[in-house]
Amino acid sequence: MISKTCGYAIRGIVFLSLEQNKSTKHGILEIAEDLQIPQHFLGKILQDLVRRGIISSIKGPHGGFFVNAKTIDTPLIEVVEAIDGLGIFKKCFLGREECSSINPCPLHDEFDGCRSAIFKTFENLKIADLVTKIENGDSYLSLSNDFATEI
Amino acid sequence: MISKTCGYAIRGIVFLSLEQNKSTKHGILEIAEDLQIPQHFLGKILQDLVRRGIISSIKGPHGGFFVNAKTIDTPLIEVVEAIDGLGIFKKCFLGREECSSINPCPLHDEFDGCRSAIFKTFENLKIADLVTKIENGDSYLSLSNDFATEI
DNA sequence: AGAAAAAAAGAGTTTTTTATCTTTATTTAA
DNA sequence: TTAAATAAAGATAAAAAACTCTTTTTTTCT
Repeated sequence: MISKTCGYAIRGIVFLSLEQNKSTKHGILEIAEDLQIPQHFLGKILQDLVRRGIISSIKGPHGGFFVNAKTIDTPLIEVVEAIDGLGIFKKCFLGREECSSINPCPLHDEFDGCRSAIFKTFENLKIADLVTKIENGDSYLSLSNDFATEI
Repeated sequence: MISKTCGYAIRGIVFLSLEQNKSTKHGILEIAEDLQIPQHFLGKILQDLVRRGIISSIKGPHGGFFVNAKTIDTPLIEVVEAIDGLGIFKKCFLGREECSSINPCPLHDEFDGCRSAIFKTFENLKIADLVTKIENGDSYLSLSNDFATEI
C-alpha cells in the first residue's frame, strides 16, 4: 500500500517522538541502527521531513534530528502525502490508466470502501497515537525491541 | 496492493472469458490492443497462466489463447498467488522485516482487518464474477470501452 | 516439402525503488 | 582558529518491476 520508504519515514518520526527520546537530539546513525534501516537512505528521508517542517535538525557536534512543536500532532496522511503522494489512493487495482466510480474496473467497488477506510485512518491517526501504542507496549518499531531494555 | 502485472493477468483472463470471446482463440496482439497492455509483456504473463493451467493456448495459424474448463471458476486468489505470491498479504505496513499479531508494528492492528478482508474477497471472487460485472455493464476492462461497439 | 502464422523462449532495456558511498557545509568546542 | 562532529547534498549502484526486441518452436495450410 504505502512504500517501504514511507514506512521508514513514519518509524523515524515516531522514534524521535518517544518519551525517552523527545527531549534530545539523535544522530542518523543511532536512529538507523535502532530501527534497522539503511543509514544514508534514512538520512535522506529525514532531510525531506525536515524541509517540510515535520521534524527539525541541526548540524555540528551535539547536532542531530529532533521533534518540534508540530511533530507529535502530525497526521499520518501528511507523511504519506510528503513521501508517496496521495495518488496511491487513486490507482486502479487492475492497472488501468484511470479508474473511478463512473468508469470502474471490476474490482473498483469491491475495494474502494476498504481503500477510503485506510485513507481515513491515515487522516485520523497522528504520530502521537502511534507513540502511545509503543509506550503502552502494544506494538514495536523495530523487531528486536532493544530500546525497551534501555529504559 | 497487487502488482500491475497481476492486474494485467486478471484482465487478460477476464477478456478471454467474456461471452463474446470465450468460444474462440485470441492472439496476443488482439488482446493487448484491446486491453491497452504492452504486447510482449502481456504475452509472458499469459504464458505463465498457461503453464499453471488457468488458461490454454495453441501455436500456429489459427492458434491463440483461450479459456479452458477451469478458467471461469478460477478464484482470483489463485491468480494473485501465481503472479505476486501470497507474501503480499503479510508484509509489514511500516517496512519491518517481520510483522504479526505477536510482534505488531503500530499500524498492524489498524490495517490487518482490512487486509484480511481483501484476502477473503480474493478468495471468494471468481473470474466468473468479474465477467458478470462486465457483461452487465457495471464495469470495464479497458478505458475506452471499444469492444462494446463490436457486439 | 515449404511458407506463413502464432505462441514460446531468450535476452536485453528502461524505469522505479531501495540502498551505498563520497564530498561538502555547518556548528561546536577546545 | 582549528579540529571534530554531524546533517546535507551529490553521485553512483543494486534490485525489482515494467517493458521491448529478436529468435525459436510448433502448427497449419497450400
